[in-house]
Amino acid sequence: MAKIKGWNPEIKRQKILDSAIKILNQKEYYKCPIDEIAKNAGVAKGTVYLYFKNKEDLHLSVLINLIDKVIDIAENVKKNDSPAKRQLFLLLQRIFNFIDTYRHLFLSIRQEAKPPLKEKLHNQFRKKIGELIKAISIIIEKGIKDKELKPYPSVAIATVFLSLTSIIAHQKVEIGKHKIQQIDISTELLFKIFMEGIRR
Amino acid sequence: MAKIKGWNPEIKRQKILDSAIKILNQKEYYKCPIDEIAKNAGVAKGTVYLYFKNKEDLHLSVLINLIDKVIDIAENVKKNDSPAKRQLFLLLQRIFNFIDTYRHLFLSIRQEAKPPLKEKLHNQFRKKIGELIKAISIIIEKGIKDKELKPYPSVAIATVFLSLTSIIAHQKVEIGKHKIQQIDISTELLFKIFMEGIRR
Amino acid sequence: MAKIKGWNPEIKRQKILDSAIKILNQKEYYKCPIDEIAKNAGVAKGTVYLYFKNKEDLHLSVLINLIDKVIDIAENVKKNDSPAKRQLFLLLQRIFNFIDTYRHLFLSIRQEAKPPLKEKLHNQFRKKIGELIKAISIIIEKGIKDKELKPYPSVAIATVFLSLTSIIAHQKVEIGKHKIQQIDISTELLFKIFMEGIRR
Amino acid sequence: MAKIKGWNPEIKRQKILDSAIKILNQKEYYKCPIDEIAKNAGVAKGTVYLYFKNKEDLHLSVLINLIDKVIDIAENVKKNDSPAKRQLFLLLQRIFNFIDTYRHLFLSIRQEAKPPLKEKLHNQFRKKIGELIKAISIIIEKGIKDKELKPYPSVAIATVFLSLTSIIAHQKVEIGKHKIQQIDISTELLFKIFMEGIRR
DNA sequence: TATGAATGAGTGTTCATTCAT
DNA sequence: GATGAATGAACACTCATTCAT
Repeated sequence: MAKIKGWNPEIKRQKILDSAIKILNQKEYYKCPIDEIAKNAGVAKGTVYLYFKNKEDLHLSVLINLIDKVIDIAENVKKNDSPAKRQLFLLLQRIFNFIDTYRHLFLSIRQEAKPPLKEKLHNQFRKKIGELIKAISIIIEKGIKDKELKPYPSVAIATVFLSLTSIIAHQKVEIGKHKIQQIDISTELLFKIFMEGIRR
Repeated sequence: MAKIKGWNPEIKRQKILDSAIKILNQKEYYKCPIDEIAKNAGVAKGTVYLYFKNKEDLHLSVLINLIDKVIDIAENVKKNDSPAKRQLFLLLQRIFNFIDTYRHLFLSIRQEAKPPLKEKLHNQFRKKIGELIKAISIIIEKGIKDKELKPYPSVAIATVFLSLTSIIAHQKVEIGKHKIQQIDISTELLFKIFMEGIRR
Repeated sequence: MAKIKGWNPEIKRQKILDSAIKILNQKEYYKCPIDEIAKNAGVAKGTVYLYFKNKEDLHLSVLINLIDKVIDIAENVKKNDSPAKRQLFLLLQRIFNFIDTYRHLFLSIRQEAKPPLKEKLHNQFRKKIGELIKAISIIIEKGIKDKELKPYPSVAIATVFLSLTSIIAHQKVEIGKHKIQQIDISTELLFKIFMEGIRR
Repeated sequence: MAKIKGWNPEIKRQKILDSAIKILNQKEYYKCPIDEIAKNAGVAKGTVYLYFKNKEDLHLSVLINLIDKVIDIAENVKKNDSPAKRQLFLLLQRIFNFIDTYRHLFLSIRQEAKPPLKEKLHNQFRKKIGELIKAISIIIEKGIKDKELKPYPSVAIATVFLSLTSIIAHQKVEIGKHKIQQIDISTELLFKIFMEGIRR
């Protein structure tokens, strides 16, 4: 506390987090040494371990941080009082843009973690994802109530909706980026399918 | 030492490939030492390098192998002469089942996104994905021709369709497996949305 | 901030020393971070460095502190005016009990054997051991003078005597604790051998 | 098997073991990086891990190796058909000389090991120590049978006997080596005390 | 005097890859 | 072609020590 006037652990923690976001978004988890993340944050390797229990913790914290931002997006869209359909379109667009920026990171959601942390960290992560899906499903419920949308289970629909965003992320990576052929899956088309389906 | 009559490099290659499929489907790429894959295939570590350039090559070969099987599924469904809509439903179901079996492997496709990938290997992979999308888009084109489906760009629709299958794979792992709440996204619901949309 | 009246550096030093004794007696030197010792003493890590030059210094100070206590035991026994033989038995028993309590710490004395030890620190340690041996040898000299004991060189006998106590410490840890077989080397047997030998 | 004509895993294992004996005898366990042991053995770090599970395993293997040599000494003395007393004196002398050479190593018997190995490795170690004590106690039993020695429990006496040897080792390190005063505890004196005691 | 954030050298261990046989 | 011993780069993590406050 006495260390630096105005020293704030949250600021340094965020600095490391930001560095981790940047580095982990450039390449695979296993190609991102803690040391590189630390250097990029302008701190020593050991400092990272003052703020994060281990690499796994840092990784999950990064993901939680990102999802928080997506939740913010959803909350903002919810405030807007357009009809649900319009809100969902805005949400799709905004999440898409966001995910597009952090594509690698969103793809890096790994399944493994060292046993002792696995549970605690992963629980936090799952909880965050749950929060996000909840936020989306509230919009959908409104749409159902207003007879805009079919009365499907809102959480399921929210989950599909959320997946649509990552469809785009995947496409971009697997195909778009490598130029086989620029498959044109615009937000508009995707949304149209989501709303009206492809059946004539 | 004396070559066995009928010895076939393809058989040994496939044996290694099968072993790799098994092992890589159990855990992350970075947790699967070549040695384990070799042992499981009943060959020595060095032997793997006679059939595959390196671990990355083996991994991509495994993925290509899998996608080949999905292409087979698509080709089989195509032969069936039901209407496109029915074919797509069958395809969704079958691919889903397939992906479900090789979930870990399909999730590892995301790993491929890393930039410094050897071009040659990756080209093959992209080509395979292209083949698969082509196969699916042929079904869709038929549906459009038969006025079953809206005249959207068939390749784009095929891509969305393909992504739907992996939605399920992801859901299962990230949410289902960890028991937050069994979100029920049945093939039926997903297909219904794909066909009719969620708008009332 | 304002100095507490009666504040005494010796008290804080001893607090740290006591904490170090406790922690270092629980596990190996290399498994005892300074931080843990500091926390346990209720001070900050940096404070330890105000009272001790470094970890090695702290360790040696702990050992010297312990040997001081053993010297106290010897001095106390000396005051008792039983015959030398009786005194030696009492001493064996009491030192044994003491060592038994601080077994881990006494085993860590061996670590000191490493050559590059700072001379100053080590000199103090050796001096302390010398003091202890001196105290014991005085008892032995008395025994020799009183014709209770054979006229062997008293310092040598004192050294052997001291070693007998650590025999027990080692036995307990290496064998007793791991339950091979409870080898029964009672203080009594050991003392009998020391006095009478094993020859019939 | 096909690797090098006459390739023998035991030879290389022993080479590493010999190097470890040398290095671990120079300084503390924690100051002996695997890398240094490997380099000294003329192999790469990784090679050590082909022959030993981990550092702990290597360390205990070294200790077992040494104790084996002490057992050999004991077995050899046993073959000699002098009376037990003479045999014990020879044994004391020879073990002393041996321990003197590997003083540091004998002092390095550590109490800790990583949990999973702890049991297996330590069991082996304890078994070895047990073997050694058994070998010594056979000599003692013979002495008891021949009425040379008092009928004390042979295993306990063997344990005390074994400890006598390390007394010498400790003396040398703690006092002799650092020249406070050369305390002269000759093998002869020690043996005399062991046989006849110090009581007049 | 006291603090505790920051440092970064140090090390055990893994594993893809090579190559002599 | 097949083997598997050998290699050594790479990396996560620890912890004694320093120093600005």
